Amino acid sequence: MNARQPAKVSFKEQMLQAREDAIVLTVNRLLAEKGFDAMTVDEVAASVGIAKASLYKHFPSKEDLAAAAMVRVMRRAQDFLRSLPAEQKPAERLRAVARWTMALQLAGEMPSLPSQNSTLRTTLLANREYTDGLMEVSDTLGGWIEQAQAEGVINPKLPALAVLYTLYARACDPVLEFLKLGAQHTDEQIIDLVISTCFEGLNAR
Amino acid sequence: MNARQPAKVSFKEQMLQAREDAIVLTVNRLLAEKGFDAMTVDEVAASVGIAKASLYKHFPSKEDLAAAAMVRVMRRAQDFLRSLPAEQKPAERLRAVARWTMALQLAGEMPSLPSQNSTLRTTLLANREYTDGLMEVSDTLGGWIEQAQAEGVINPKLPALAVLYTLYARACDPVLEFLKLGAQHTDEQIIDLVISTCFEGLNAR
DNA sequence: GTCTATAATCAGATAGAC
DNA sequence: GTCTATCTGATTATAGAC
Repeated sequence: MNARQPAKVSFKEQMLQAREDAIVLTVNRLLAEKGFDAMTVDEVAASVGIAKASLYKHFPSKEDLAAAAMVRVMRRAQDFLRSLPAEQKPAERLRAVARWTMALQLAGEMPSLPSQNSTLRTTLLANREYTDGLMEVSDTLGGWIEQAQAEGVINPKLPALAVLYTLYARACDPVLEFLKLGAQHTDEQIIDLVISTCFEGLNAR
Repeated sequence: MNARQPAKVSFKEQMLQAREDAIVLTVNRLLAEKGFDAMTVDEVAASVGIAKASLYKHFPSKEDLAAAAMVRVMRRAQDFLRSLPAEQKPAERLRAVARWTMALQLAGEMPSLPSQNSTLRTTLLANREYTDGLMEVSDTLGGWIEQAQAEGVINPKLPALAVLYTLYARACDPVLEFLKLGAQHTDEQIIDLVISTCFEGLNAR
């Protein structure tokens, strides 16, 4: 069911879609709060307010629940990339993207997965919506990175892939959580700090 | 049982200590490989080559197993900090420490814990050896950071705590694993890359 | 202290009525 | 599709013999 398709949807189907949206939203939040392993299906069902068996009518496994949340965040990322103004320079876009992911994390909306979990990896890599989205995002960012390097703004000596991975890693950087727990800075200040260390580094200039 | 105490240890006690060392070593490796949740006590016992019940004679719980591994890595960190030559400048020491933690991660010896697990946090914070070690390391690094900022090498506008957290976060940066999976670079090159992005940033200079 | 065998619990998934 | 009740397997932890 794709939101872009013109609708001839019955009331029943709308209710169904709304419920699935509620499920994915809850899963997204729980994944951000506690991570995949600590999140239980019972918890999801209770939080949504339906029985666990009903959940399994919508999604065949816990892994698929997580995958749905990842697809959602990937879609949001694609939408954000497309929303950036055409006149913005590549380097500024990259900063904007980093900012956006960090804000998402501080808002408790960045789902976090264990990179080692094999069954989860399998499910995710089997999900075309996810892999396609990831590839589009990576291609887009990769293009901007190379442009920014050609302009001499991003360090041209760094492999573009290393820059891309670094941006991805900053999206789930634990430094954000640490600084938030310290309660010494506003969310805005925290993001500014991490953006600065990410692009300008720890060294003085 | 502390290694620094002069010994009047019987042969039996030596055997016991050796076995506990083997256990902690195994736990350390498994924690680095799969993380706390995915590591099972059965697995640890099998890998060490003893029965699970025997394991529980040495360590009262899975959390205590992990804590022992964390204490070990903290001791190694303290030893490394002390080993740095006296003539080295603070900023160079910080780089050396970051290098050391990254090498540890690439070698599969950096135990990784879920930051959210509450029972684990409780056990860890109740462990004086761990908390004392963490405080000593933080104090030492914090001092170096402030000196390096006073010398104008590390950016003085950054809060020292933010710099400290950033260094801690780089010790378990997923970028290292990503780049290693790509198989395009040697471990040495990967570390150089991440050290560079950490201290000099992504931007060109 | 080490072992085998087992308890106890928890979580993912399903059966079957409505 | 939704529910209650249940199954199944995995995992932490322990009992009790030696």
